Amino acid sequence: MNANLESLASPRRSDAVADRLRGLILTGVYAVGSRLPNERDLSESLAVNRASVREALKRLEFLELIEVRHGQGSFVREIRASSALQLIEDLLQDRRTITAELLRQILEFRRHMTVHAVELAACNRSEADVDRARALIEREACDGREPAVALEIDVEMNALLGEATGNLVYQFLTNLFTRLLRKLGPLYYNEQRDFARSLGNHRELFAAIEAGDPIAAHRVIEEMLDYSEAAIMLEANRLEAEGLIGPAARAPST
Amino acid sequence: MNANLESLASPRRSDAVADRLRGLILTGVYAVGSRLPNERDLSESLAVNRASVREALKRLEFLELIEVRHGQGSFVREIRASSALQLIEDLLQDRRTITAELLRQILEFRRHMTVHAVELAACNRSEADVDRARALIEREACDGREPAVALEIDVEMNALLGEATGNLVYQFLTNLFTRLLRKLGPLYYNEQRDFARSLGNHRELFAAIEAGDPIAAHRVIEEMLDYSEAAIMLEANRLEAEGLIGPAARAPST
DNA sequence: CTAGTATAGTGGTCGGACCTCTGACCTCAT
DNA sequence: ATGAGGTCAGAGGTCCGACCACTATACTAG
Repeated sequence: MNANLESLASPRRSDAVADRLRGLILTGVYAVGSRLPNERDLSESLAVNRASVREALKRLEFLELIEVRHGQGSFVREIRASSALQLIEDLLQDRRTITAELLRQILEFRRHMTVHAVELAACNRSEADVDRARALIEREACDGREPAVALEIDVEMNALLGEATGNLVYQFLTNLFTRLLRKLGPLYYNEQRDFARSLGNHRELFAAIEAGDPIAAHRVIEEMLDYSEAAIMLEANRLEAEGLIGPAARAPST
Repeated sequence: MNANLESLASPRRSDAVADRLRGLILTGVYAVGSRLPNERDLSESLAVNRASVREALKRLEFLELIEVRHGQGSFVREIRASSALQLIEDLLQDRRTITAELLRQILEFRRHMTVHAVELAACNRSEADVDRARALIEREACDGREPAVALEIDVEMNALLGEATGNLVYQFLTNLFTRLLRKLGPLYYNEQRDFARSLGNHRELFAAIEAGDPIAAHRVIEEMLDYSEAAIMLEANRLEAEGLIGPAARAPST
């Protein structure tokens, strides 16, 4: 535990403080229902100004991880009582709060959300959406063998899917998963990736959406999700078995 | 409306400032891509300290309504680029940002999310969940004719549904909709409500979930959603036609 | 004309003062 | 004893004014 590294981790002090406190809360160091140290003590022990601590606490309050009560203090809330979906992003940020079961739950939701999103996209996509998707797929056909490019294209495709639904709620959700993909993607976009399969799936999905055929789109996306989920869960189970993720995770041996 | 009530609404300055700026952004007074006044000017024109302005801006940044760039300023983001689902709560807070179309989109998502949630609940509910639901329904049978009680029971039922899914993501989502229900429910929980129908539906849904029968649960919840959505959209279309909600909404005549 | 440098404007941090709210304790008249 | 009211400590909320760090721009020297 090097305090220097942590303080340099994030350009903004308040973000660094928020990350630190978030970790302490999510890993149970600060138990549910307990009171955090007061702002003055926190600012002293973290060696930052109280304003930075306050901004950090604000962020945790926004995530509904804590409840700040005037005159009393800040209290740790039950995470399951939160309504901040972005929390899953935070949970995936610490090795100790990632579990295979959590991933399974996230993927379970993603599946249903994505299936419905592509159906909506097939019904509501605009001509502009179609053109953009076509350009993306052409680019994939050219440079898609490069993992970094493939990831970037998947990210763009995901974002485009959200827009094409014509539903703001689905757009928010796909935006969230797009960000997760961008952040976690590098973990499994490697040279072993099946480039031809991915390109083929994209083309099929595109064709279905362009044709306005939600049934076909549904069929294709299910196949894509089967493949994606299997790959992720395989890796997750392996990591958990090796103790690299989960409540008692230790650093990788490198 | 009543200025006194508003001034008491937000005990915290930073929240009041955030609400004000949020309104200005969502109604387009501050256009997408434009730069907000700098923090010093904002604090002067709003007659609050710069720290309060900063905390407000932080909140808007969490909601991904603005992007704060060190050395440059704060810029309004495209709302559709956000991934903060809680934004729908903010959108429903200002008469001018509520539209029948937005409600339709929200209900479209709620339907699919809820259907899947009850299916999961039917598969994963614990005995404790069953007991709590049974108690709720008994209470509804007794006092459910009172609109305030009926709303409270629906709220509890909704929260319970989220827990019963056994999926953290669905729990976050149901928590969000539970909060929306609690806030907006009073609008259409009135004496005209069909008490017997509601109680009957709850009993059917409960029976299906207790029996672990996702198919039956699916059927019941669809019926409930049909009814609920029809009522909401009828009201929404009426309000929009009368110009009480929507981009050019005016205060009700009363 | 280019490269490097001042500078102004913006957000980021600081510290230290004071206000307001809450809960616990204390006092005192009943 | 008991309850109403006052007092006080400790918590978050707000304020002020100063300074630091980053960015874009304009300017200057080569």
